[in-house]
Amino acid sequence: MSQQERRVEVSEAAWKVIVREGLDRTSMRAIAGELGCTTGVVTHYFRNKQELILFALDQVTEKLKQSMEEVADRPISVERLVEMLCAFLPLDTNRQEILKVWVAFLGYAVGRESLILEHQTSAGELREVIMQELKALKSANMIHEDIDVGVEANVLLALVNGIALDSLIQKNCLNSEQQKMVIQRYFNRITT
Amino acid sequence: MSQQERRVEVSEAAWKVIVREGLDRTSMRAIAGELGCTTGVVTHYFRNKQELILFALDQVTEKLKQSMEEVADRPISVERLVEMLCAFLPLDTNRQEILKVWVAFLGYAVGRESLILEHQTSAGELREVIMQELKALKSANMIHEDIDVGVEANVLLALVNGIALDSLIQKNCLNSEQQKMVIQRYFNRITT
DNA sequence: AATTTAAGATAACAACTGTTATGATATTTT
DNA sequence: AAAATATCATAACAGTTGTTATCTTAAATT
Repeated sequence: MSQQERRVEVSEAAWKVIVREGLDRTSMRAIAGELGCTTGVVTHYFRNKQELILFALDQVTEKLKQSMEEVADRPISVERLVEMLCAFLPLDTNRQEILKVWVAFLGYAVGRESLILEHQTSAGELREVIMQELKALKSANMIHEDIDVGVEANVLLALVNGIALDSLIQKNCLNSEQQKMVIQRYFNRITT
Repeated sequence: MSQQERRVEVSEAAWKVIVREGLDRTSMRAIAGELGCTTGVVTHYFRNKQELILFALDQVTEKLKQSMEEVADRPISVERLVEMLCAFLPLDTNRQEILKVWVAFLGYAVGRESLILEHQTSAGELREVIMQELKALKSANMIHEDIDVGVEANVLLALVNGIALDSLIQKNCLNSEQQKMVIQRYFNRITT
């Protein structure tokens, strides 16, 4: 097993502790315990906790980008963009875990300017992907030509993030079908 | 100064520390320092830290409900509902602070089932207010009669929450006018 | 085969945490 | 005025934290 793979294993152990116990209770010892090892492993693969935290946060963005690009082979269409956006929705336990870890890191970033910048960087990358998709749809005359792809990318991401949060904080939250329907429905306004 | 007012003062000091340093660094001593007092004050007005945290979290919901009900004297209309929803948007520094504290608590709730329930309770109350408004608009034939007020309430809250988050995590986020425009625009689909 | 490096365990460190008890004033109640 | 209570300061407590150094053993390199 390579060193990078082992780092991912440590990071995944950290994820489990975060989801189960909360980020502020995710200590080096708790992560090591989740791995079935001692803190010697954690300190060997990460210079310090901040580096581990940053790595685990980057893993969130990586997984999201990976989920989004799984539909890259499909032809350009509104349906493809809808499916890309659905990568952010908590439609299965895997994406529910990603969501929880992401929210934990988001709250953790409040009061930490460097972490806020980290979020802005990764969020900006995701925005770029959505913008590219919107531009392609516009070139293919599949959406109205007077649409501001920058603004719409923000709105689409806001919508999926909001729907994802809804599943955490609302007792009567939208079910999977309703979540997808809301995204689908959004395009009725901008499709030709 | 009443005991309740003093508790609010302690809670406000906690808010400032949360925004400036992060929730996990908001210790009893840091709150006392922000107040210019010692921990004796904090422990005198709150049995323990959990009680203080819960109180500070309730203050978030209280401020949001208060902002929403500031437009209660206006006649029922789509514009009134739009203004109520804008209470969630970070349009001024006051609401930006509320947003940050809310996000901090949200992340803190991951891995703490009781705090998740607390969020769900308050989010449910806000949902009820939106639903009441939608029902009234429906009775007045100002929005289409075939829309599901329950679902639409979730979508509207998801949208405003998503837009609020956008202001935190996007470098190229929507400006104030664009934020309001997006909410306004949403009603084009459901108004008669 | 000898040497070097990687992997991981163990333990100790100072700093920080929430909690609690106690003491000192000030305010209120009787 | 006396007693009681509220307010706040101070200090000590045990537990937890990240970090660091040292040790052992396994793997890789020479």
